[in-house]
Amino acid sequence: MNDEQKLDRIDRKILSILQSNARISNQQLSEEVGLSPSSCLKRTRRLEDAGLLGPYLASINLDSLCRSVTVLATVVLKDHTKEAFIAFQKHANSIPEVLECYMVSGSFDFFLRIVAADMNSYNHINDRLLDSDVGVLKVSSHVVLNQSKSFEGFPLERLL
Amino acid sequence: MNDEQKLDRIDRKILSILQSNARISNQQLSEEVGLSPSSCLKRTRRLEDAGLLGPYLASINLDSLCRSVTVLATVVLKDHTKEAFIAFQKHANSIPEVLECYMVSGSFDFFLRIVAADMNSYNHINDRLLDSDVGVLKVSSHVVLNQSKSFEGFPLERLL
DNA sequence: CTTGAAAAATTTAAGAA
DNA sequence: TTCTTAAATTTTTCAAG
Repeated sequence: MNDEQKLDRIDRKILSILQSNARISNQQLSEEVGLSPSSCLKRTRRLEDAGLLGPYLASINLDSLCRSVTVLATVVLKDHTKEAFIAFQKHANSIPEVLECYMVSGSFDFFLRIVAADMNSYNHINDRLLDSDVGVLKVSSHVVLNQSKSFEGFPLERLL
Repeated sequence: MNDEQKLDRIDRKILSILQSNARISNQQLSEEVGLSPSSCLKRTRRLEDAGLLGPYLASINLDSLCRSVTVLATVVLKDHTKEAFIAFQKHANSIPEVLECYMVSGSFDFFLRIVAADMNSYNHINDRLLDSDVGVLKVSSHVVLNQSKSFEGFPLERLL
């Protein structure tokens, strides 16, 4: 079933390049990794089929498009049972404005990244997170004033 | 200089589609938004040139590629001067494993998302963040146990 | 696993509306 | 701004090494 861990230097290079330039043509990609276009394409497809690569996302400059409020929220649950964790995740994930949901160790149970049209809108989301049946003890909201570094891919050279 | 705010329904649709499917062909994109391929391409280029669209990123399944540790860290600075904030951001941004850096209001000054090969590696990064000349009072590290929702684009229909 | 060539499809620029 | 047309480029397949 599991045919992974066959990543050679070229596969890594493909992943690394596509990570930050997903619209590169296969032809140019093949040049940069030193393969023929057809071989390169085959490798890319294999990586995709193995679930290692994709989906492909376009970044958009939200601030230039519209006003919005980004909030990073820490969440503590009342009960630390498996069921409580699952129930909260399901609820949080169902809210479109919740962009990311991390379960963490330490003094909080979850970190959420939330984007809303304005503070009033965020308030509604905050209320939903505190709905009685979700088991939330506390939500601390931290409004983002400034983002000095945005995600642009993992540092594979440090990780692989 | 500034020729924005001319986004019509079609521009929004283009942004919305590309956000979650950056490798769609221009031909298919044009069908979905109801334009000819050339008109559609022209709009996409205009959005790119206006800085509203791009770069294009490929997601990769890091967990399937290798073991790694993701940590969400909250940071409090010693001094809350403008210079101190700038100095810290510059330092944090220079660390490849720091994927994102948010300046926030509330009980913390910054949130960082950090990915490291292992705990030992994270320790080094933590040490660097605490370097005496950076002005950090406290770093609280929260190891990610589980990510139940990953970023897949902004909910434009809620924001625009 | 690779190459290289051919066929299919797409991108892109130019001209007309 | 849009579309149509046509050329240039790219993707994709496939036979062969």
